[in-house]
Amino acid sequence: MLAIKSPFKKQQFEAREEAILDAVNRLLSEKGFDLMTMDDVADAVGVAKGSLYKHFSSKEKLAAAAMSRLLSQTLEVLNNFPAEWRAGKRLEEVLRWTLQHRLRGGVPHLPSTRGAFQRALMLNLEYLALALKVNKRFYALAAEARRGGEISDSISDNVVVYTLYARSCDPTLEFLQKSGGLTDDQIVEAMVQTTFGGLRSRATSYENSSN
Amino acid sequence: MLAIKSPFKKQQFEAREEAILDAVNRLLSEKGFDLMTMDDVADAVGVAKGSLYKHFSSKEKLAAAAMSRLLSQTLEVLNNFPAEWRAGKRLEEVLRWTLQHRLRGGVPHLPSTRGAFQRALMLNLEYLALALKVNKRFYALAAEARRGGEISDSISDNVVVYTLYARSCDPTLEFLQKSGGLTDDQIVEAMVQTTFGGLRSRATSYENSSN
DNA sequence: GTCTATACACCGATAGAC
DNA sequence: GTCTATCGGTGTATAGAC
Repeated sequence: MLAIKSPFKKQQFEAREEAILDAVNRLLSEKGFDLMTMDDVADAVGVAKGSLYKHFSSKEKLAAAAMSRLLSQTLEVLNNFPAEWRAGKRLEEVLRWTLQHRLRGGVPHLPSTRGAFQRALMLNLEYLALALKVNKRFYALAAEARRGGEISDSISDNVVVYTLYARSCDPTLEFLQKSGGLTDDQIVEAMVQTTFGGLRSRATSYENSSN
Repeated sequence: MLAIKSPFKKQQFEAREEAILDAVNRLLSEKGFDLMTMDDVADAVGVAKGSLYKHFSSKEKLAAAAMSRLLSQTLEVLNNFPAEWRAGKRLEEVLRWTLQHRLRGGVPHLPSTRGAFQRALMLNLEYLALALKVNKRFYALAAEARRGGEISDSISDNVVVYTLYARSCDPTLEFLQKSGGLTDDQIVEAMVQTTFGGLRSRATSYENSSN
């Protein structure tokens, strides 16, 4: 971020910054961090590559800013749930929102766990603070949902929270989208149902014998 | 593959090729296709980079060979299930095998849906033939399991099959492994349970009201 | 067949004119 | 602040000696 004098130019500058983050958001979801080049971003926004560096001092900072914006939006969603919703309902709804966000072309919360990007994110203080906040909210909801008997006692909090994160970058979404048989809403519902209800028929007792 | 005269040299050549595929398998699971360089592979095997090209004419062919080997192993697992196992059991067990394979450092079946690698795989005839074979087996098992009442009627075959593929590259596995609270066996069982049984408590009826 | 050395392309980041 | 041009580094693939 640079010092800008005129209020009009400042507004223009910030609008351009939003446009850059929008483009990064889309490119990250399409190609991932490593395959996204600064030329891609510059072309998508319609500015010269060098100009990007007046806004963000590195490719890592640029991508981290886009990820931070996503986390802020997630927190906003969590804060705006109706007060009467129970924890289990909130967990379902935040997953639903995340999947819808991805269907609209957004980045998943997890940009591939391996690779240099994840390490760079962990050195970004703004991102880290937001990620910890979101994480705390998820653990609190998971614990509350278990107390309310809404999620299974035999599944630990870790598994619940990580599973929700993982569903946010689940390639099943893209498969179902490309296979074409389902509408976007049906895809979201199918994934929410398999996440919370599982694949198994609820009628079946399904013994755990080893043969 | 090149023409080799001496039987000893041929054996040596093939042993080296297996070693190369082992290294590629590990590197693909650690860094993914794009971040894995031919230098990495050469260093891991202990040969010069140029020599790799005597075995595989490109990086894509090399990685495709490693993926094909994985699919062959998967087919072998499917073929060696006890005859008395029902379809639902087989689906659970193939997922279990896949997760264990990854915990031992193996490649996931899906090397990130986006990126140039997936496109290259689709042009590789050997890989494509094996992938279609595995896919057919999965669909057949899903249909049989539904007929037997083992998986939910409200979930389409597409969702079942894609979900199983997606679990094979689910980052939940790495999260749980790094968080350290669970043994490898517990991680596998937790993921199999959430896949087939879901997160929700089976006691809860959980109405689908919109508030 | 395996090695070293190198050609060629691409990408992140910077310099300098305007 | 935005542009064009370029540097430095890295990666795939190949050439040529042995």
